[in-house]
Amino acid sequence: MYTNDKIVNKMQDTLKVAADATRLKILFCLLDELSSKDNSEDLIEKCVNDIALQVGCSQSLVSHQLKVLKDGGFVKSNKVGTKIYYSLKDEHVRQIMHITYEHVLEGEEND
Amino acid sequence: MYTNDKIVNKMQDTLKVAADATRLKILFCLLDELSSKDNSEDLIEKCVNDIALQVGCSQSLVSHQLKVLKDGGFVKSNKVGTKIYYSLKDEHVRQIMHITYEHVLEGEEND
DNA sequence: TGAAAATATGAATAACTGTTCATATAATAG
DNA sequence: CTATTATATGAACAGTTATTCATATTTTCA
Repeated sequence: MYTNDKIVNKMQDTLKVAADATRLKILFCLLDELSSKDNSEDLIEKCVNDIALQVGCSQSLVSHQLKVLKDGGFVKSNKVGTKIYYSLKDEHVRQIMHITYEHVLEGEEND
Repeated sequence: MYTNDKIVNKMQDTLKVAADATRLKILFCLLDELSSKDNSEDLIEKCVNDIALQVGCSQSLVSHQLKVLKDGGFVKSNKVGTKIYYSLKDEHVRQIMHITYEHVLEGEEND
């Protein structure tokens, strides 16, 4: 792992994107298959309004945060008519969430 | 991955700890073996002043940020006399850094 | 005991960020 | 063209946070 200031700064930016409860909820929303399918490897696509409903935030806030997530390379979008479908961008996003999740769970033990 | 608000908030807190250039530099400093050993699996321990010198920050700042890192479960400490040696806490820390690093490198391609 | 070394702490400030509200843009259907 | 639906945008405010500076605490050693 070779590092310099430029890379550290980009890592900071990337992690900042993930370090927010609202954005994490959006990511979980795109990760989980609420569609009652088990272990689906399919790409989950949801439009802004559905995400807002499921996450419980305003449309405006979700739109703002989706922009942040997209700029940070966490999600991609797919326009169909007037709707815009968002989905997780790649495996790194899943991995970061998974490891952070495990880190948090292990921390629970020491309470 | 079962989630609720409490877990999401803890994930937010954890990621916030990592999402800072100074703290990332400290972590890299504890990760890299500047001690010219290859592929060492040994635990790297460094005291506050050495970290401050290698990272290029004031002692005060490093101390402040080490506290944040410790509270967040990223590093542990080991007191010997008047010195306090810090080291990475567990494998999750390495993993988070590694995946974020790769995410950033892949992002470089699209410039 | 007192000086020196290593680290921690607290206050203060400047910069950043999440959220809300109101409004704008874009696409579709009638 | 107009109304409607879906999404984006911009300004503004409140709350948070990284950094610095000065000082306190702790341990060792002479």
